[in-house]
Amino acid sequence: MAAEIPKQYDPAGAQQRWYAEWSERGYFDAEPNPERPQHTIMIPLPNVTGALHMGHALNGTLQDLITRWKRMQGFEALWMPGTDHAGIATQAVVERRMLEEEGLTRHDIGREALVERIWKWKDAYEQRILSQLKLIGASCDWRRTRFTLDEMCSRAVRRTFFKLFSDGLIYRGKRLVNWDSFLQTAVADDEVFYEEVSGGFWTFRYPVVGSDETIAFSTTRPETMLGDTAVCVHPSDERYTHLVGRTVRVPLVDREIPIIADALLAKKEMGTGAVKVTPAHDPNDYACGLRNDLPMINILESDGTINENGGRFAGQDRYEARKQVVQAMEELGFSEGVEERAIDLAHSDRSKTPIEPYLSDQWFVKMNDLAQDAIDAVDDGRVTFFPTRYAKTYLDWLGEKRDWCVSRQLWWGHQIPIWYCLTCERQDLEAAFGQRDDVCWHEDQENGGWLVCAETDLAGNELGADHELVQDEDVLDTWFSSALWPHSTLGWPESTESLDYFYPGSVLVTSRDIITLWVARMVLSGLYNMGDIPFSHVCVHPKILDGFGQTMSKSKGNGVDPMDLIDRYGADAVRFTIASFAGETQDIRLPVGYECPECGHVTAQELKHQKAVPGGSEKPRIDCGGCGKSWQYTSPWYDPDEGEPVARMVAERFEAGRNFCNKFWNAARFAMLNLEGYEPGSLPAISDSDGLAIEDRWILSRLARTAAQVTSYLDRYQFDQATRTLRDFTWNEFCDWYLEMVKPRLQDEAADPEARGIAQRVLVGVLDALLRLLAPTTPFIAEELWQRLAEWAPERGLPVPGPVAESVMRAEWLDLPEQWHDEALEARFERLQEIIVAVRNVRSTYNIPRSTQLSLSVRCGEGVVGDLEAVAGQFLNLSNTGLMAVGPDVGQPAGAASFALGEADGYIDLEGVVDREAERDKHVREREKLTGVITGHEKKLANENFVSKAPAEVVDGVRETLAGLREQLERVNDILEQLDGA
RNA sequence: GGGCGAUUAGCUCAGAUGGCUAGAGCGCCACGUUUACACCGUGGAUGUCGGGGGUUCGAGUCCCUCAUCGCCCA
Repeated sequence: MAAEIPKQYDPAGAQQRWYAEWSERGYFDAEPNPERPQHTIMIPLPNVTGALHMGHALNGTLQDLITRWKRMQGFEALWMPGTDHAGIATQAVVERRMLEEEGLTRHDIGREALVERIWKWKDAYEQRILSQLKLIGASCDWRRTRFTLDEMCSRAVRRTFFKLFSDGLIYRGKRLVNWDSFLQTAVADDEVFYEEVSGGFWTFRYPVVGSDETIAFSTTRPETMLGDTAVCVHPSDERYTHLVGRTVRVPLVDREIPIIADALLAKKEMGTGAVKVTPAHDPNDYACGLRNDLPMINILESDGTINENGGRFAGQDRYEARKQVVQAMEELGFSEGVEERAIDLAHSDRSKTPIEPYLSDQWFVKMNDLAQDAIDAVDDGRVTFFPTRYAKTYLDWLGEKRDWCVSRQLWWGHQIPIWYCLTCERQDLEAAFGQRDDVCWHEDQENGGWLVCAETDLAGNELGADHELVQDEDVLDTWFSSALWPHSTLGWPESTESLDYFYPGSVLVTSRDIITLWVARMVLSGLYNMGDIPFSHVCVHPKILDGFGQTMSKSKGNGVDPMDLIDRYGADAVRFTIASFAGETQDIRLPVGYECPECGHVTAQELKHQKAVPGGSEKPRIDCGGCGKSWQYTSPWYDPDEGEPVARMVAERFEAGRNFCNKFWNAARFAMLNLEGYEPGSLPAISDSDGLAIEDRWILSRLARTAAQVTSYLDRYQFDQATRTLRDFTWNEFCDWYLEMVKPRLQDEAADPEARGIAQRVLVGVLDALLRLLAPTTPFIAEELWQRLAEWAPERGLPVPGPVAESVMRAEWLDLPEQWHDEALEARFERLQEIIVAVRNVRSTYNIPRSTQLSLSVRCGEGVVGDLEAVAGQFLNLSNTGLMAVGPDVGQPAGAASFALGEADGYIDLEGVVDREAERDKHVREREKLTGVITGHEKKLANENFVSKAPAEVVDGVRETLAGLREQLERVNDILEQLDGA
């Protein structure tokens, strides 16, 4: 006897029980196995900056869904987990916190101490992130968990850098970077945001040398005049033609610079038409400087103060210098005034301070050939994007083939494995390293001396006491190590069994914003290191937005912790809901609210709730829209005070998933309450109408169709369609119709035991099938029910029952015979459904309680009579209606409510109750509607062009529909006639 | 400035390759505790498919254009 089955599904219990069980039994582990095909997913490594939000939950859910599904299909499916050190992001978080809490900067504590602190941070968040993934149900092979700075990944980084360096694909050069002078580091383009600030637009003049003329230009950053190396005009600007080729004197630094013509930089209609050129401090000027071979003068120290090139302004902060420069120019009479202006200024996302374009030494990877190989891989279809349009993003970006700047002025990361030696000669290097194949060197063309690259750290004294080797201080761009993720995690550069078996991977699941940053780089480094693509599919899923349409991000404070929602709705519900959102076009808007801990009222989140941070010792509070009391609430910024009641975050949209799980739970519960005496056994052939009831044949047909559809949707990564299909089948077909129809055979005292046996087998078979279909999406409830069902039905399955798998994770994916899908039968069944709905409609219209039995007569063609008589019992069962008469000659009783369907019309005797006028109105409206549609169809068929040009099957289809509509209209007319006559 | 996407019922979204009498969930209205489920059942209402052109026998679906919103790249 099975244990009591509760009326509601308890997600927390199932989650805890089954996750531990699966894990202990090693179901998540993947090992090279020549007997099976392999399926590999590499997690888009979350960075250890902070906890996961719903975006990650979506990403993880989809990967888990695919992995579980592939496992059931017989693949050796590996889902490789791990985290990313996320260089600047993590360092910045730790630095900011240190400054806020202790007033310390990284320079106060030094490199080693800072890195140690960051490792601690990493340990804490890695732990948190991995446990979040586990709570979602992620079936990763946790034994293989990697971190981009761990030993295995670091080896791959070293080998790759070394390889690139020896192949001549790495070089050092000057480059204008986005300089964060607060954090004193370069930040990447995508770490820069623009914000309007109020500023000035000054106009100044420079005196032309050897003449009385001056030339006027405008600027928003006067201090950069200290670094000007030219004044530029448009070549066709006649105002200045005579000046091109002459020079001006920069007053404050007394430098003579040329007036040049450059059509790309100067615009005649802008301002005075002339612009100053500061190649070292402006991206456009920099490009102009390169084109015109201008000197590049850096005027800034790394902390944002003016350096010695600024003459008497040296040592001043850039903003102070701006004031002083303006004043000095005014005093010299070279100022034309200033205009107030809003300026769209670049800010560092890390420190929120303004960015300075800054010229510095950086390391680059030459992209030409690498990028081309990655382009080819997509062009020739070795790598495919789903949806396909994202290939364009990838190709466009790679097509620019811009060299990849891989150095970062940080302390957290893979230190660049380059050692400088300024004093040695080639022969010194050869003597020291000539025998080693893990060291190579090039001459430093730009700065003199030698660049030595080593795969393993050098001590620095290899060249003896005379020559010091000093390692570059910078670290590598985070993306350099994550680009190697698909092969570094499997052991490359070692040649391991895992690498051999699991590489190349199958699909990368990610969102569109890192197609260029990461996807493209994985492809090119996979091709470079492995000679093969890292994955053949790229599945790009939507982004999760908050209720205001903003993308969810750690820095905005609008992140929703999936744990809160899992707590509230259960992991299965969250997974199911989130998968049902994952379509091809639409981003996912997720409005949230805060639930009052006292009255339960949900107050919608507003922007101010996202932004609020504790002021002093007070935590922000929210006013409940229901009872008006105020509460602390969940926030990604801080934890509420201990013991304080908290308004927790809820998101109504997840109720859909929760309700679905509960519905399914209860369907299974119903089955189990009716399995007394279940015996496994083969079913009569599905085409056998004697052995199987019509509802059995119908549900099996629908099941076969559903399974095939779900499989094909998953094949195309259309998770929304797949879950929709599953929901519709489960709820609208299995629960609403099949379970209702099978009840008499299961529950009636008088039921035929043999019929009951067959009903049980079909019921168990379909339920078993549904458990398999749902297992990848809602694994916990599927397992819970799988195990409970096994107590009743240890042998089951379709088409032939067998001993049940020890876990739904070990069950086979559903693959039913195509012949089970019987369209004709489904059409007949639909007719039955329509009649039942029509009867219920009558009952509802006249407000007749269910307990009152109705009498139905149906007028229909001979072909339908048999079907209806066969299911007469179902009319009684589903609508408490007796089928009194059926056939072509059935007449309409006098006081009847009636309905007209395509192939049948029905009359329900309601003498004394029926409202003739209402009946009339209903049918007149029906007639009008039908007439309209019929006219439309007739017009179509009357159109010569349509008949001759449209495909025959379409034309036939219209003819058929029209015939049906006319028949239906006729019936409506009959009914009206009789109503009028009566 | 270039690219990509969105605009369909009150809300959130489906509607491969044009054939539709335009659907779902939530919400709404009415009824209902029938021993799977009130996280439920039954029935019902709700749309000039952003505007304007075009292609086509036929356009929510394809093309052009305008508007609004979002993202990516410069």
